[in-house]
Amino acid sequence: MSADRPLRVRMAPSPTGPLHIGTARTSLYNYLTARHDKGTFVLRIEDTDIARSTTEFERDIIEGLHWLGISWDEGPQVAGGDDIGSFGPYRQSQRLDRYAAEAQRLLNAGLAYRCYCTPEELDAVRREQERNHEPPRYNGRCRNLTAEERASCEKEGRQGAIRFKVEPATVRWDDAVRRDVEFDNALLGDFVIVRGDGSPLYNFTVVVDDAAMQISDVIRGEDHISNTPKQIVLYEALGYKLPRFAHIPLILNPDRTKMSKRKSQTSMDAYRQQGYLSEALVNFLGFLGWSPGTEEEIFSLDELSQRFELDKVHKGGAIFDIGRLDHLNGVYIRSLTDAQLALRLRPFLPDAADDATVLRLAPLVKERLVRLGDIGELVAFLFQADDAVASWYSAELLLPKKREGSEVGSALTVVRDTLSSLTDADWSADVLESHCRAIAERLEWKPGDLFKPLRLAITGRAVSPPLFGSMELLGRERCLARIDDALGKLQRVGVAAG
RNA sequence: GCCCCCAUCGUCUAGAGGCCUAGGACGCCACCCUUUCAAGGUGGAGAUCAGGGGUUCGAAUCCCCUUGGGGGCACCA
Repeated sequence: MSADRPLRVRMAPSPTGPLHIGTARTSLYNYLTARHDKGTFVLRIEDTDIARSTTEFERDIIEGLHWLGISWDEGPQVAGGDDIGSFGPYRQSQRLDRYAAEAQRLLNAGLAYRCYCTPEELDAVRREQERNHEPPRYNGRCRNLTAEERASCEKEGRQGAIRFKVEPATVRWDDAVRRDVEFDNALLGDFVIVRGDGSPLYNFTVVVDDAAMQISDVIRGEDHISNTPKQIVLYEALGYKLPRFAHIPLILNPDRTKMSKRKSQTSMDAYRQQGYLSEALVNFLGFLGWSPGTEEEIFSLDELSQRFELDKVHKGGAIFDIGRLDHLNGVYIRSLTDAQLALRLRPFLPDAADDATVLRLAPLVKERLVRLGDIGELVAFLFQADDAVASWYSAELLLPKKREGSEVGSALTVVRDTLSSLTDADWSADVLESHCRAIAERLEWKPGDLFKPLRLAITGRAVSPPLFGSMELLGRERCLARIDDALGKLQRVGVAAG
């Protein structure tokens, strides 16, 4: 934070794609910094690239951030909606007149000039430089055109882009993460700030807007570090006060390259749809590149806000380790009450599941879920027809090791007959378990040997939520029917004694 | 090709000259618990702190070089 002015940070996503994990993390760091130091968090939509920007993407970004629990004090609150805050508008497409005015100011001051070079000409220069092992930069051909030359270019119909005059000097800044960074801007060359068609470019608009919105701290990804010298030079030319910069490390693919759609799942919404909890994502993202310096590792958004400090952010990039996210997600799922879990599970369950059932389901699956979306497979047996469930396993699977089909058949028959004498009111996990254990004991079977075929009959799978709780949920009628199905299966294959 | 940045277990990290024969967590292995699977408990393997030079009584921690990796070099953002 700059001690001499109020802390104002900003996130400036461009709506050219769905909310990216990296954008979410940078937003989080900005949000945490603002909350930690009682500052203001601004959201600005950088939609100057009209060809690729859409309101659908803007909506995805805004909703995704809200879902994570990240809120902003100024900016659009809903896609396409009105802005909140007194430094607006907060969409760059609505600020074009300001950029034009500032560009004109630079032109008038002789700090920028029109350049009439064509893309082909620029390309040729660049290739030439590469051949000579020189840094690629604009050669300044249009920098000192005479009035006549200028007029003749315009007469030819050439559209003039506006270039900023870069004077050779060493630029340096004290980065909150990287400390002292310096750069020789003789390597820069005069860069374009406004296209030939009059539309402004990123490096120019960020500076104009960050200054106009009185941003005190620019916190962004390390991939922007080489834009910083250009921006600093613009700040100075325009007479703006410099913000403090903080370049945070990138999130990496497993191969240590910048996280990308090709190699990783990068859209936030995809994680949400798989059933990752926002709490887990926030905790996970917070620790990718930062740690409190202690051995604590479970932090809520509020706790992160209290503890987060920019100076503790690492310099090196961090791999997005999905295994770690999975672990954290499990931790957060287990920390939920049954009612909370039921509520979150709702969207992942079929409509046939009534609220009471979902609530009773919660404790059965809580310790077994990595993602909420895993619920489907776990409890499919509850929502599928009996014959469908029976089709999931073969008769052979019903046999525990060293048990004949005939034995299993008669054991299941005993179970069936015993349980059928129970009333619906008695049909509870505890009662069922004690009956089944008694049967196993009478038969002199290991309980597990009896539970295995029973589990298969009831759930259709060898792995399931706890057997008796599952039976309680399924209900007397359907349980008995499924045991009958299993018995029938044994008989049909001829492994049952009849 | 040019510029910039980074570097502790496979991964996320603790570590800001002596507390480090490098700690925690995830993952992995074993055992315990146990009706399956999980969850939980206990223990274990796993990093000569990228390598090499310095500085220092003493370096994972400071300096230099090398190597490796990454990011950026647009009339994209």
